[in-house]
Amino acid sequence: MGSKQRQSTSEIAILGVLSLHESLSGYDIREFIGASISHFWNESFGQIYPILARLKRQKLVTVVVDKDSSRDRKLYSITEDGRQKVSQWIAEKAQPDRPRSELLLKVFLGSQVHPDVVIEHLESLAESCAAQAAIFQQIEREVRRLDSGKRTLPYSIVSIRAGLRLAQARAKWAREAIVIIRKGAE
Amino acid sequence: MGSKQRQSTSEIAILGVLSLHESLSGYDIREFIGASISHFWNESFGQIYPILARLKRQKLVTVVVDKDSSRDRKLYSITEDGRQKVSQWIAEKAQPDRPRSELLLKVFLGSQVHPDVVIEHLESLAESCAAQAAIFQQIEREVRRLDSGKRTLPYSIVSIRAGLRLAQARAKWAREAIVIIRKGAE
DNA sequence: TTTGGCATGTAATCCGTTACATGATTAG
DNA sequence: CTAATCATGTAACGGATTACATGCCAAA
Repeated sequence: MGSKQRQSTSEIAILGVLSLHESLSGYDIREFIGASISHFWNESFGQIYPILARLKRQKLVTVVVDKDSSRDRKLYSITEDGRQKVSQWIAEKAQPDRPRSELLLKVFLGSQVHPDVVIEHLESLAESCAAQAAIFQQIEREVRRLDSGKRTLPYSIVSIRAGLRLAQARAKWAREAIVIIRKGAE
Repeated sequence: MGSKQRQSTSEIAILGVLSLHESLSGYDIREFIGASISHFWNESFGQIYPILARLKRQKLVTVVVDKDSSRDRKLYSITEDGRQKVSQWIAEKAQPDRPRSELLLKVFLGSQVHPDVVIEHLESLAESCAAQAAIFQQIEREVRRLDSGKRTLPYSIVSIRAGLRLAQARAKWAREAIVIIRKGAE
């Protein structure tokens, strides 16, 4: 029967990015991901280019070579079939993410080292998360200003605030963790 | 020219688990991970057994075959060298984690589908995170009761509370996200 | 007696990053 | 002129899950 093996999440992600734009090059896709969703999703060139070729073979995207540009640019656009794949996938239940955190592992194993070692990790985390949170708030303001009126706005805002809330929670946790560990070390 | 290629994080994780115990079998290691740190770390048997063999070759662990047990059990114990590796690694700066969240991606692409589709995802997330948070609180109480006095206690507590704080933050975010999206859809 | 849990391992496969390879354009 | 950025791709490698393969023991 059909040669339709299931789409990988990376394929869907790239297709999804394409669904938000008229047309993009592989390079553009990487740029866009880095600038907008890198706090919860990433794709490298090593994935992007081969995937783009596959999507083309499956007619989920089309390509045209850019004429206006001085450079060698292949501009990809999503097809109707591609759009359907995307909206179908969005409606499916999300796979639970299996996170991996080196930092948490270090903290969990903390009894093996001097408490100060762990506390230093936590202090630097609290700091960097607070800084990150500030950046997310900055970005939110920027996006509200620039994308005002676009129908994608609420989804952008909500994605940014996911990063914000996470950073805040991490900072809060780090600070409370320091207190608990100090008490335990007495 | 020692044959010392750098340790992978999975190797360190397994070594770290071993550092908290007298001796464990591969099966025990999987069990322990599943019961205590699965919310931020996981290892499958496909990793554990080959890694255990490698660690043995590097003299970071020793093995004895269990006699008391009726079953075929190889009990692994960490060596002094192994302990050093662990504490050395803990002290190093943690690599930032690169998270990947299907759910966030679905939300980010939400403009491609009917708002209700995304809102349903968010409602179910808010629910499951609230439930998870309650479980973490339950576990915290249990661990305080059972591990009271152990020097690993504060590190266990803090790890559990990382899960708790994260679940709470996610639930909070999901609820606020629903409001934002509903407003945007008017 | 048969199902589920204990127990160890290997092989296939997939996924993803990094490194490699190449080259044009543009800004300093 | 030369370094950074734009631009596309392939190859090597490593890491991790899943499936496969095997078998014993205990409880229902």
